[in-house]
This record gives sequence, structure tokens and C-alpha cells, in this order.
Amino acid sequence: MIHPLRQHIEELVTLTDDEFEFILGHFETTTKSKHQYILQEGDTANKEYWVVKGCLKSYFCNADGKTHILQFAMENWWITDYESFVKQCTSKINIDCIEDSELLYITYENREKLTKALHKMERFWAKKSKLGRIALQNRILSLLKNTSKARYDALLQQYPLLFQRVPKKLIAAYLGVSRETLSRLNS
Amino acid sequence: MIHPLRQHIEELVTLTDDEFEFILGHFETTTKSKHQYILQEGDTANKEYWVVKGCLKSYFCNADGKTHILQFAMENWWITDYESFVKQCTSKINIDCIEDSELLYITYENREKLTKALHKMERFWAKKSKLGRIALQNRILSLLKNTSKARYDALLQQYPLLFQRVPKKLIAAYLGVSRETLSRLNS
DNA sequence: AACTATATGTGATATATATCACTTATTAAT
DNA sequence: ATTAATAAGTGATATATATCACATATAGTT
Repeated sequence: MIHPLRQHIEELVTLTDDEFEFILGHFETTTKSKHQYILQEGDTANKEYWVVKGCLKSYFCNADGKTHILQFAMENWWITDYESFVKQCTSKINIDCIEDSELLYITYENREKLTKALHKMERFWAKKSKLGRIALQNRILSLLKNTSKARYDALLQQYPLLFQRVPKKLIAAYLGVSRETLSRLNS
Repeated sequence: MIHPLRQHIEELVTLTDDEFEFILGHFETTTKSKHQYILQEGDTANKEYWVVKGCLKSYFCNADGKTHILQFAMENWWITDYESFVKQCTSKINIDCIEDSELLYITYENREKLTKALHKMERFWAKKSKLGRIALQNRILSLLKNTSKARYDALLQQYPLLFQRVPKKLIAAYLGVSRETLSRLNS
């Protein structure tokens, strides 16, 4: 059976068996249980995680302690604080598990090594970065032009699974509306 | 005198004279007057522009014809529809000039060629993409957690020049508030 | 099993912002 | 120079959403 990470990478660049073994050698495995953190505000993100199984969120709290969600990550998604990881500076956000999770991760150092050693991976991450940027651009478009109802419907259509796996208050924190307003959007 | 584009690129990667000449050979110059478009909804962005002099905006209109601004670009900024350019698909946005502008541009084909021919430029654009993604992530954070007043103040502090160069209604369209509300934020 | 925390829905009210209407100032066009 | 278009401020009102308060259901804990 083909490794799920290989399948994921090969969506953007093709790999030989040896290349994939070499890549995988730069990763490590870890399991985390629900509510456990993989990154806390003030720390520096020195790992980038890839979700084998489970569900996580990256979020931050504003002055009055209200939570805002930047990203969810389910199977086959990457998660880290991108700014902290790329610039190797302290993070403003937290990342924790919404479910018990099985994760692969690569350290900053190993990612640098791998990028230099294998040009295909430099290309893979460059493409990933481009696609990530496009996704963020579309989220901004959506935050600017759409009503909460429209954003709710779009999210529901794009990630129906999410609504079965995470509490509604987290969906609300992602969409940027209150829990109560989200509840009323259904009616 | 050192070419402003060279200065800009050398903020991220160092170049020899020959390398810069080679790079510049992939660009072309154009001038556009106020109100002229460089990209219209439905077209495919096949050029990425770099502003030598002037000011532009990228924007889109929602169903009721309300304008939302995705990005401003002044001197030393890049502008295109990133999604359309990267995926070579039709664009949902428009880009036009707020002032008479002097622009350098590189076509999609030339950018591909240049990336392949000069690894430094692949690295330059990879870094640019990372930084662009970080900027967008921070804008989302700001849209989620900040009040309009806080977003207004942050923009004013980061780009004071912008407020002298572009009409307030465009600032409002960027921040995601009405012209009237923006006006009242001052008092 | 009893207790506690979390999730979800819903009414009542407060608040921020949009919308509409109008005025004045400034800039562009003939 | 005159006219037209755009920019910017402000009052009055409408609307969407937040906030507070409470009820109920479900899941997790000892």
C-alpha cells in the first residue's frame, strides 16, 4: 500500500521509491490526545505537522479572551504557525488537538536540509506555498464580500465533514461570528 | 545608480551585475494613466507587474455592485491576480491605476523561463510567496479579531502615505467598512 | 449513579455599522 | 470660466450581529 504522505506529495511532484524513502527519513511520528497543544503562544514553531489521523485547530485570543480560529487541519493537511516557522520568530497563536491525533512532523532544520538536497521538494513546498497563499486570498475575499450566512454555506459545502467533527462554536470562531448568530443562521 | 528593481531583489538574494542584466532582460516597461486597467475580470493574468512609480488597486465587486479592495500597490510593490497568474485561469478581479503609473512587468512565460534558468530567482520568488502568505494570514487575523477602528489605526500607522494618496472611500473598501463609517472613525 | 462540564438553541436587548439623504468642498472636463 | 463629477462630512434611521440570560441535552469524570 502506498504511503499516504507519498500520495499527498505526488499530487504535485512525482517521486521514485528511493526519493520517497529519503523524504520520509526526514520526518518523525507522534501521537497527541484531545486538548493537547503542539504549539503555544510565545514559543517558536520549529516543526511543521502533517495530519495522518485526527483534527487540530490553530487559534488566537483577543484582548477580551475571545477565540478566533485561523485554520482547522484534518487528515492530509499541514499545520504550523507559518509565520513563526518561516521567520523562526515567536508565535502569536496556539495549536491544539480537537481529537486524538496521529501526526507526522518535520523540523525546520530537516526541512531546510531536504529542500537543499532534493530540488523536487523545494518545488513541492514552493507550490504548496503558492496554493496556500491563494486559499488565504480567497478567504479574505470571502470575509470582505460575503455575509455570515454566505460564508457559513460556503464552508458547509466545501467541508461538510467538519460540521460533524467539530463543535459549532469552533465553526463560529472560524467564520468570525458569535456562537448564537451561527445557531440562528440555520433557521 | 543602482536599478530600483535590483535593490528590491537584493533585499532577499544577492546578485552579480550579469545576473541582474539577465533578469532585467525578461522584463518590459509600460506606462498607464489613471483609471486604466491592467487586468479585467474574466481575463487571465499573464503578467506580473512591479510598480516603478504610481499607485494601483486590485478589487472586485459583489452582487450589489459594492467594491472590495484586495490590495493596493505603490512603488516597489508587485501586483497581479495571484490566483489567475499562478493557475493560469480566468480572474475574478480587476486591477487599475489610481494614479498615472510607470510599471515593469514579466510575462508568465518569462517568469517560468527565468525561474528555471536562474535558481536565485526561484528562491527569490519562493521567499516572496512565503512573505505574501504571511501578510495575508495577518490580514485575516486582523479582520477576525480587530474592530474597524483598530484596523483603521493599524493601516494608518503602517502605510501613512496611502492616506495622502488614495481617496478615503478606497481605504474603506479595503478595510471592509462603509465610507460613512470610516469618516466617523476619525471623530 | 451522581456530578460537572460542554454543547446547543432561543428570547430580549444593546451596539455597531450600513444605508439613505443631504451638504459642502475639491478636482476634472468642456 | 462654467459645468460636471468626485470626495468627504454628518444627521436620521434601519439592520445585522453581539451580548446577556436562561433552558435543555449530551458527554465526560469521579
